Amino acid sequence: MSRSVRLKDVAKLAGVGIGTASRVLNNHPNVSKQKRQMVLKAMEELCYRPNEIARSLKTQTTKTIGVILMDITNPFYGNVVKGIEYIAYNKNYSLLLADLNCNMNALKDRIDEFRDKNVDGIIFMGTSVNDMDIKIFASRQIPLAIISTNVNVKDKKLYAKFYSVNIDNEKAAYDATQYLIGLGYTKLAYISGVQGDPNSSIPREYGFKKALKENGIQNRQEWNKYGSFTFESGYKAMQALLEEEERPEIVFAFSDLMAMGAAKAVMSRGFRIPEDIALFGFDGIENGKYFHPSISTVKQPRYQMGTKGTSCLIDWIEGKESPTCMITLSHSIIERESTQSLL
Amino acid sequence: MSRSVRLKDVAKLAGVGIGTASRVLNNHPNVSKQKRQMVLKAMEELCYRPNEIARSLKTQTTKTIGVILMDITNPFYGNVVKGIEYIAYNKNYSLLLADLNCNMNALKDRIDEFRDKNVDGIIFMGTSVNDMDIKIFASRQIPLAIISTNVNVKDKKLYAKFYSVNIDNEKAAYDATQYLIGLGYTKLAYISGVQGDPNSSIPREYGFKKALKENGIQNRQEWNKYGSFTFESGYKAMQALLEEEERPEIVFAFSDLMAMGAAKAVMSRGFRIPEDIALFGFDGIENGKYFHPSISTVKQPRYQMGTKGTSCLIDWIEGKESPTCMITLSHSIIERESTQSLL
DNA sequence: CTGAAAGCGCTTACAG
DNA sequence: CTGAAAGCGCTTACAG
Repeated sequence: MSRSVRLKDVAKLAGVGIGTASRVLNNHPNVSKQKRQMVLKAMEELCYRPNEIARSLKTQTTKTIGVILMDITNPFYGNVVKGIEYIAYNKNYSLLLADLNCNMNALKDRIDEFRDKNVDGIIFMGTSVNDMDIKIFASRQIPLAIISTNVNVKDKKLYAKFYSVNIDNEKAAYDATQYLIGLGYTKLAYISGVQGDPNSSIPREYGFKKALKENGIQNRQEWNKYGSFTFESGYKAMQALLEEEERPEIVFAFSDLMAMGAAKAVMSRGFRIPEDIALFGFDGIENGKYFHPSISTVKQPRYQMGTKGTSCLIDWIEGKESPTCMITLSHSIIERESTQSLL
Repeated sequence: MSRSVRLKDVAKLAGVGIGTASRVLNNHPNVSKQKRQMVLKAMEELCYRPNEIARSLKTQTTKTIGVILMDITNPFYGNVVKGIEYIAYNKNYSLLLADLNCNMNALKDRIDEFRDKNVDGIIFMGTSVNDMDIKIFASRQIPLAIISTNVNVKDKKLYAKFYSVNIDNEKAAYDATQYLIGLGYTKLAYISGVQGDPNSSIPREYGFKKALKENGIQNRQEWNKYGSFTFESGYKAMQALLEEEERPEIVFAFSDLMAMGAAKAVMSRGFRIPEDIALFGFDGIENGKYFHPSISTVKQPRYQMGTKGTSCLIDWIEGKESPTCMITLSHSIIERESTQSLL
């Protein structure tokens, strides 16, 4: 095993002290032009690469960010991670990855794994966080950014401890519903997330109902169904919807996956989309584009959520910024085949 | 900033030397029961956690594996990464992640990033690797496992340098085609990957044609189309296919994404699936299950590819095993809605 | 079984 | 501007 070359070796070859070699490595100004040249030449000659582990031990910083997410398999995360990776790479940080596999109980352990490896910061993406979750993070004293996760934290003091990047869920649902009403739809149903969930479901339901009200349309309880954001749950909720006496003209599913499941239920019954029943989703994942008919939706800026959260986190790590909680990014409406204008 | 507790602190509290404290930390047998107890107690009292960076510097091992992949956004990878993560976590390794963003030119740089951080091993997932790619890896002297990537390496010597986990693409295409013929289909078309690509496309085309031949069915060149594994390319290839004088009964697309694109083209023309044209995919990603109609396919054991590759790699790292190139995992046929029995 | 010491490969005051 | 030295937090021969 060829022992790798150390700073000591380049110093010797360059005929300087190891401190000087270190200084040129770190671009310190206080090195004479001449010695700098010699060291640089020696480094090249020896193909020197600094040992980041040794550096980390000394500087107490690893240039590494830990990413913890609920389920790497969820298509929602792909683009977010891509955004994270883009910024991290460009700012010379590496990414450590932990998949919770939908089990929040593993959180503590993964945070500790990251802390033991001295990550400079952590990015968390889950469904929601409460006071206790934040306290677990806070006790580790590592800068934290939370992306696309509902923050349900009561203790105001905790809000100084982390960044949070999200869209305005209520406004997104409101805007989407306004858009649908603008298309001419008057009989609107929704398929929400888990019933009573104060984090994800409620704000979107609220936005939906607000838009209805403003347009003088009465919300019909029998058209308010619940799923769990999955394809299957959308399928089932739509089946239930189709059992109702009257059919809505359009169903707003609070995730694209549910919208696709709902679409399948609709088509399996022989109905056409959007002619018989129209469908609208939430998230803007690729899957909806690749469906037939492609699913109109309100898009979360996933890539941008990743970039924004990561650059804020890194600025914090590097002392350029401290957490200004709650960064809200803007959503957008995407028209595709599952809706049409009735006007 | 509360300075974290070091081994020195627990040694002092326990009234032992730091070496002894280290020994109980590492479960060395040569420690008296009594001192072991005291150290353990001190550790608990101080909530001691070893600094992995310091350990790494001394032991020259980091208990981390670097994962390099082409595009984290590709739904194919989710389950593979999940498998990797599962094994890594259980064997106490962390995962460093690098997304090439479809650009092999970044490979060198990402390998070096990982090497500088002293990863113990690297897992690579791309489309194909050649001699040069392997040489880049080999020159870094880090154990390497390649998953779901076609190996097109001529220099036999290089084969001792890495693990490779894959399915038998030719056999998978062959088995799938046999299955389709068994269903009663006699007019079969395919949409392959990039034409002439010796890695991905050729073996599947070969398997397809072999099955046809064995059943006395003539392959029709005009029904051999090419895409690039994406949804859009499948859509286009299917459009071309529909321009042909005669329509095939079934189209075997060499990726689920292409099968879905093809399905969209079929349905947009008003044809029914599978009644007018049946469709068969490749990969077994979730998207195909969530399509309407759901796409029959030949499934790659993605999760298992991740677990197998990772456990082999770790065994190699820990000296329990050396690379026996080419591990072949078995595929399976999944019947869904886009095909039917004609018999 | 045990402690003192050397060393992993760096960085950074410190004294010149 | 520069080199020698101390130290980051561990592990591991070494001598007892």
